[in-house]
Amino acid sequence: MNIIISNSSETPIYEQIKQAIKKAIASNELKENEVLPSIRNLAQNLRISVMTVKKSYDELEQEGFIKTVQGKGSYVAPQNLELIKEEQIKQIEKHIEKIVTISQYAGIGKDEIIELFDYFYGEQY
Amino acid sequence: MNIIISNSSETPIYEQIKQAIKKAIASNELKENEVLPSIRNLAQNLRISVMTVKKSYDELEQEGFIKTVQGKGSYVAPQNLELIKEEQIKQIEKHIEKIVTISQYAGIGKDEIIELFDYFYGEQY
DNA sequence: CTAACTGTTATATTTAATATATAACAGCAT
DNA sequence: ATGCTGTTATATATTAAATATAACAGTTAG
Repeated sequence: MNIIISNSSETPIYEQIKQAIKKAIASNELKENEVLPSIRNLAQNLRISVMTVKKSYDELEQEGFIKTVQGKGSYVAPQNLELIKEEQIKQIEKHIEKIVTISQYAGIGKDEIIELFDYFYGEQY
Repeated sequence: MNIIISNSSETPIYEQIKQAIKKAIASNELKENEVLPSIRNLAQNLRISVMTVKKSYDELEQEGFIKTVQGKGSYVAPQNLELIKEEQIKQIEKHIEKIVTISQYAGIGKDEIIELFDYFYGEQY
């Protein structure tokens, strides 16, 4: 798994780690019951504190994405693909809500948005 | 102009004020050269510090949305409707980019997104 | 059992962003 | 002159984020 963190980003490091792991699970790069990097190892690789990684893992566990066993390590929780997909859709919905709000008070038409959307969607291929 | 700020929001107060004013300008509620509330007055109404409001106004001026004259007050800068619309579109683009990224690694199809979009867009009427 | 990994807990500290309070200063207008 | 405007400087408080360190505890391979 390839986690890249930015020191200067406005999003906290522990949040960047969380997102990277969720993304890896969502894209099936990390499969069910697969072992995650140990917090000590990941901290060393990213050159950050163990506590920062632990915070990420703690929250991921609380949200149901991983399971941690003392002495063994952390694993991708089973049956969470649906969980993640739901969360991703919720995230998408939030973005859409903001887009609709902005477009309305700024007088930007739906057509214009759809054009932008087509543009960005097509660009990826 | 109706500015509502939340003390418990994750977005800073000065940022909430900036967004509210930008929104008011974008929706033409505040017109070109119109006077904004004085920083002292707004601070009193919102029951926050003068310095917090000043920070909002300073950044709004730096971004070209308003003009401030010592002793007189702050005014909506002229010819900024286009400026704002551009900024709004940039914001929308950022949201779209995130949506596309998420949908790609999470295996959510374009159709599904369009459906969500139609739903949220239609809901507003 | 021991060594070398895992995670856990507690404590102390640092840094930066946010927000406040206060006061003195300066410009504008009636 | 009075009473509005904004400006500047200083000091302070609070909180989130991140770090460092050390001692503790579970797991596993040899």
